[in-house]
Amino acid sequence: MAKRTVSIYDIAKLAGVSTATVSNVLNEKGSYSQKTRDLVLRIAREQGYVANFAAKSLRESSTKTVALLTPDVSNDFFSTLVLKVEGLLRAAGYSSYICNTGNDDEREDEYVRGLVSKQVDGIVYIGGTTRSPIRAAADLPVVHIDHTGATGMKREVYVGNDMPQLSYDMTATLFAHGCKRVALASVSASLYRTEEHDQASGYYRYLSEHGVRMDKNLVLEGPHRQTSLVEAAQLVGECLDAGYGFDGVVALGDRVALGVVNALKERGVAVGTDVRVIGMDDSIYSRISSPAISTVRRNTGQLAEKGVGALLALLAGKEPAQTHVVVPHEVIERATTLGE
Amino acid sequence: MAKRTVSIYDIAKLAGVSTATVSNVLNEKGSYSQKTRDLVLRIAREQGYVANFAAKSLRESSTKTVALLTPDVSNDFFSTLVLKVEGLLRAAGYSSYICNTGNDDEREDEYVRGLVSKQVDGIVYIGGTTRSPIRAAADLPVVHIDHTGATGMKREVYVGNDMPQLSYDMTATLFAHGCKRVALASVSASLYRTEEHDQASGYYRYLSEHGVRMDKNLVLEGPHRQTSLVEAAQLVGECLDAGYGFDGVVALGDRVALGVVNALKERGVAVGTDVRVIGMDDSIYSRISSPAISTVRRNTGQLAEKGVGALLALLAGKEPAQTHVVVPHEVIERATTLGE
DNA sequence: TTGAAAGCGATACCAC
DNA sequence: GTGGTATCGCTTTCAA
Repeated sequence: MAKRTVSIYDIAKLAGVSTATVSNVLNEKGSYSQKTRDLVLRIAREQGYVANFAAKSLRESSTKTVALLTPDVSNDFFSTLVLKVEGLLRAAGYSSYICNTGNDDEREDEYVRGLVSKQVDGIVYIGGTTRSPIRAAADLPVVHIDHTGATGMKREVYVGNDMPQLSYDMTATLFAHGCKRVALASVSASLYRTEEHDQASGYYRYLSEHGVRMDKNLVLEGPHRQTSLVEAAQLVGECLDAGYGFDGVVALGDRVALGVVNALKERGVAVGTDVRVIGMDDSIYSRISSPAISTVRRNTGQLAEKGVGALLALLAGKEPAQTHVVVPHEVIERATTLGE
Repeated sequence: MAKRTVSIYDIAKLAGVSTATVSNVLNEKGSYSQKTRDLVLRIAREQGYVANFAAKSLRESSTKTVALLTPDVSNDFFSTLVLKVEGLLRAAGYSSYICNTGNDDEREDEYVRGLVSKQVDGIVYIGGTTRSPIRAAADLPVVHIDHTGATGMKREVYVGNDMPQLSYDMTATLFAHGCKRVALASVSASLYRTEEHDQASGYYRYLSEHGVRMDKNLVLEGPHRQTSLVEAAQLVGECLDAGYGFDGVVALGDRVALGVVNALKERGVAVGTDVRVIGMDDSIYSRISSPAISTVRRNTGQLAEKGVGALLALLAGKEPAQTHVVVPHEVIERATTLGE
């Protein structure tokens, strides 16, 4: 019974009209009589006709497909963005390829090569810092959401938070609570994050603007050889063992923050009063923790909306309103800074 | 400078050969002299030739593309599977579409319709319980990973854990620690899970096999109107307030388990000794918690491997070794059952 | 309102 | 070893 796939040609024959007419009816283009319309549609339905997108794409050189390139979908921050971006794109009639680059330039390169071959209409980078050079090859519309590493192309838009300001605000929050010695904790998550420098720069700026002497011993940076959680806990442990005290921690990432909180709890430190901690991303990690961790909401909803909006504009051949969109962030204070 | 995309025809012209020869060289098929080979390849490289997959697909009616249908990629269990499945498929030369069904039959239906039109070579369901009828329409190879809801088709394979046995083992673990009154906690996560009945059935079976009277008051099921965490905490609270005691909890999901643990901690119950708790999935939730939550590892690596293996077999036109693959699970005991 | 036919880019059969 | 050409399914002029 498995009859070959039914084409526009089959329908034309059955309806006694030409393929041109069938195409017109199916796409609601051109003109045709009500009668032919009904006939064609009925037959199409009866035959279970499904347009062959490969043919359509070939003809129109547009696939209604875009690619989502992210370091690792299993990271909750990225997967949330992927979910939202995919949803918005679907609503606009686009399908999404999912590509896990591992933040590896070479792998990204292979992906992009294949995607260009598969004729994607556009690319969305979600997180990471890849810097694949081939990107320049195709002049596809490209949108970067929370992603650094692109080289100057024509049709691209950057969407993200103001990371320097974000770490500045984190630092300010702690000082506002009376902290005097604030540490910076990060596992060099270059694997998942925008450039380390950019991220931390607000911390340094705050210190210098407020005449606070920067203490190198309070800058805790791990190589990210283990999970952020474990590594962060270790860094805190080492710091304390070395005799360097602090009463506040700016943790670049909620996972890091959770590691810090756990390490402090283990040593009997009263988190939220003796030492205040703030993380970033408003992820499940900060919400699950007890005490609940203060954090910074980065607004994935807006990141996705602005990103997709820009991409759709590019795809429509329009000039996007801005090439650099900054999405506002928001400090969420919880127990680790409020105490209790 | 933006020259139109270069085709096989351009190369043929530049090399002074026919498109047939170019195609042969590029695909390492047929025969050609070393000389033409080098010439063609050089020109192709110089011109930055990229095969047009739309054309190739149209001709060969194969897109080297599959679709991943999952309720929600932002769920960490699913996103982990998506990551692994995508990786394995990529290694085999396939691209993956990502589709978030929201576990909604109707939306799934729309997806599948579109995917068939886009000529995907196969479909992988990852989690959920969708039961879209259209699936029967196309006779694509389909693999179900941790997914129930399919109707009998020819070319499909199921890969998953033995869920009834899994909940049986969870229950057994608690009784082995001396628990006498074991509750069952679940938020009817039909949104994310295989059929509730299947999942919980091991709990009931254990009880009946061991002559333990089933107490309805200890079956805590929420409607999943809130996050699992909150809802689970509430269910536990209500149960205790109503005066029904228990010394063990089988939680269908780590999120549920975490909610249970939190609720118990808040009431000053010694989790791991007074009341033992076991969750399921070996997710971040169970590992983050303190006390660490005992759980069941479902083996996402094998789920992905078996699933992709089966799909590749189907795609190659082979008969898969089995149509129902069961991946072993493993109880991981941590503080909430071991105590301290 | 309708249709004939060209063409999108690649493959492969079959001559030469 | 190499090339002409039909073909995949669809859209789109241009005539009728």
